[in-house]
Amino acid sequence: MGEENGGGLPESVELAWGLRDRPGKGPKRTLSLKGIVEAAIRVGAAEGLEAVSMSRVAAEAGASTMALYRYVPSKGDLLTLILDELLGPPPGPPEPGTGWREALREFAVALREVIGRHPWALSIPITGPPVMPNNVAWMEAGLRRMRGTGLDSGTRLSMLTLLTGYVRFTAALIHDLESATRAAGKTDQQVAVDYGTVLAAVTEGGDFPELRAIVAEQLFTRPGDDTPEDEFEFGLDCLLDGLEARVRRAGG
Amino acid sequence: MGEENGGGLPESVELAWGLRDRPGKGPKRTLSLKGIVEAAIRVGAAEGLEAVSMSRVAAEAGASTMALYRYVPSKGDLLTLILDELLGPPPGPPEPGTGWREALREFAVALREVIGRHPWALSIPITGPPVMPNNVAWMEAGLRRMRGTGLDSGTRLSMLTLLTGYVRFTAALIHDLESATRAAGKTDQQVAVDYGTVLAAVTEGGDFPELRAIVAEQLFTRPGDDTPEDEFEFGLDCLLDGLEARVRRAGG
DNA sequence: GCGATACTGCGTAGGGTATACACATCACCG
DNA sequence: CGGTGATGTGTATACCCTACGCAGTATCGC
Repeated sequence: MGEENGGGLPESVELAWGLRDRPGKGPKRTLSLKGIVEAAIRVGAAEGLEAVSMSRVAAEAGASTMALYRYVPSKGDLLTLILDELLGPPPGPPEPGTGWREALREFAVALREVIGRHPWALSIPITGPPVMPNNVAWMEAGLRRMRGTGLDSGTRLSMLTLLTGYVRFTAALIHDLESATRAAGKTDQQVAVDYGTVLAAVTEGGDFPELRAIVAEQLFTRPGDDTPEDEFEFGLDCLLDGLEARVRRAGG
Repeated sequence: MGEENGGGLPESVELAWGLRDRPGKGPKRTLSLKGIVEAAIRVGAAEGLEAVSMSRVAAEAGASTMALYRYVPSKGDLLTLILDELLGPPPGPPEPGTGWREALREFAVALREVIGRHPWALSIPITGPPVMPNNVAWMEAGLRRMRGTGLDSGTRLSMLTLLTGYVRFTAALIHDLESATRAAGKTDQQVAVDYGTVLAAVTEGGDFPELRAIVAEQLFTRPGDDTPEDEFEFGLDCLLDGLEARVRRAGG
């Protein structure tokens, strides 16, 4: 990854914020950072993150592999830039008069949608606290929606981390299961049924009575009226309930 | 990854559960699956997941690279086996008379500790629903601790997924930040201060008033009495509050 | 106007990865 | 005892990232 440079900021951060003085000395540049990131996103969207190699991206951008390194210090930095580009700007403020809970809920759902559009990017590793432009903007937006809670900054920051973390990991879980399903060439329904079968086989021994009961209940083999999105909403509401309890406790 | 075989179970699952008939035809085996997994864990613990390559593991186990493929269908399957080995058996039942909330809390903390002992393994991708032996045992233990809630199986399963997911993703977040800190050769304190500096620089423009206020509050530059573990506890209690609200609502 | 300079894109090369395949060897089964 | 199949190993393929050197080009200082 791009090391510290003189200015104190990591290289990819400066790139993302568009700092970085590029004096016009040599030949004109034929590519652009934005173009490269977009090419990388095209590759990722079409073939998944594992297909995002420097040579593949270079081909997509219409240049040689090594040309990319004139724009990006390393592949890791490119991935970080992809992440922020995909995130995009946060949603605008909620309707006036919206309570903090509903506002936060909207926020989480918006994030879920953004991630849902490019779930392949979820495997890009997080390398530090949020410093990229869009990421910072989302933080700001989230904090603003928590104004009505009356909580101090530290607690609000913790809550925001908790909420975005939840959205992220749930989306990752859903995506992992879906891609595993796709890789096995089955339908969701088929996977659920198979899971029930495996669990049934595995719980035969008499240990695992709880699981055995669930299998016997045919929770997996019945047609699934419980989609992953339902699971997401369940957890989200649960989390918001927890936040609400805290807010009420602090307010009293 | 190991494909389906005749029996219907993925290969790594059969391996983990110790099914798999190995008739004694050829030469005696010089290695063992357990030994290989343990060698891999030694490598991972010492040098991180990225160092866990087939050749490195083979060297650690005292064999050639290709010998491993006589025991494991692919690297992916080896990683899955590592994950379950590290998980180990779940904690025993709580003290008699313990309420469901405290029981679940203990459960989560136990999971956090197990993960905390080998955080490098968190980057191993999840490839499907939980079917490995220890994973299934943890599920069973978790479900049992929710007996007192009086909720139906589906809801309890959702809650368990939520809780274990939370522990996992929080641990991952903490570990990512810590390893980023270590990679940059700084202390936690230094990173926090630097983060404050970056945020200050970035929020200079007048957008981001919320963040600006936080920076001005010196939330980052003050000596950190708020450890990552505190953050973990915060989120955990928040989640349990949410669960409790649901249980109470269902009970009434 | 004219170097000097610095930046451009690119080709090569080196070291890393996973794993398919062929091969000699060994231990059991009939 | 011969056949057979499993074992461990070496080789080969096809990738990956990126350090380095090179030729060409656009600007700056004089």
